[in-house]
Amino acid sequence: MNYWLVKTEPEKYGWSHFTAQGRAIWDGVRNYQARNNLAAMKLGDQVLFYHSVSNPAVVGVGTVTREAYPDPTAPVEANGKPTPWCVVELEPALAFSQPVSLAQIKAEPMLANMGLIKQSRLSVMPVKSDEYDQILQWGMKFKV
DNA sequence: GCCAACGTTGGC
DNA sequence: GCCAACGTTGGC
Repeated sequence: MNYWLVKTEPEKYGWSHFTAQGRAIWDGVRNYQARNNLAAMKLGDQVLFYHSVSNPAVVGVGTVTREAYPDPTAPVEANGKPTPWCVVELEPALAFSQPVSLAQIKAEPMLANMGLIKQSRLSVMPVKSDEYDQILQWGMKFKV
């Protein structure tokens, strides 16, 4: 089991869209590093769902329900070469009772090496299991 | 709205 | 192959 984090702008496609549809095709990734991460996702992997830009925070968890296949929104080839872009399919697994803010993540020394902080522009990245556990624990706390 | 980080493009 | 210009992302 592997853990990941995907970013999305909630105004364009947020958690509410995701849960309303019950499924998402994670398309439109056009960065090689992000693409390689998508391609490495396996069925059942857990994916932190992160809202960027306004109120940056992890808001829930999705499960990989289909492994990488060619991105239908990408051209089949460019400059005579097949295009490398791919998508995965995700389903909502867990809605956080409390969003885990970027500020909270930054304030925790254990999470200081997360790609989210180190490589702020990458949109699909791996997460270590202990990092995932910590964020899940925060996210599933009951409100007081 | 501003700006830093950084990926991509294109001239040479 | 280098590097400047430019575009995009995303935090603040």
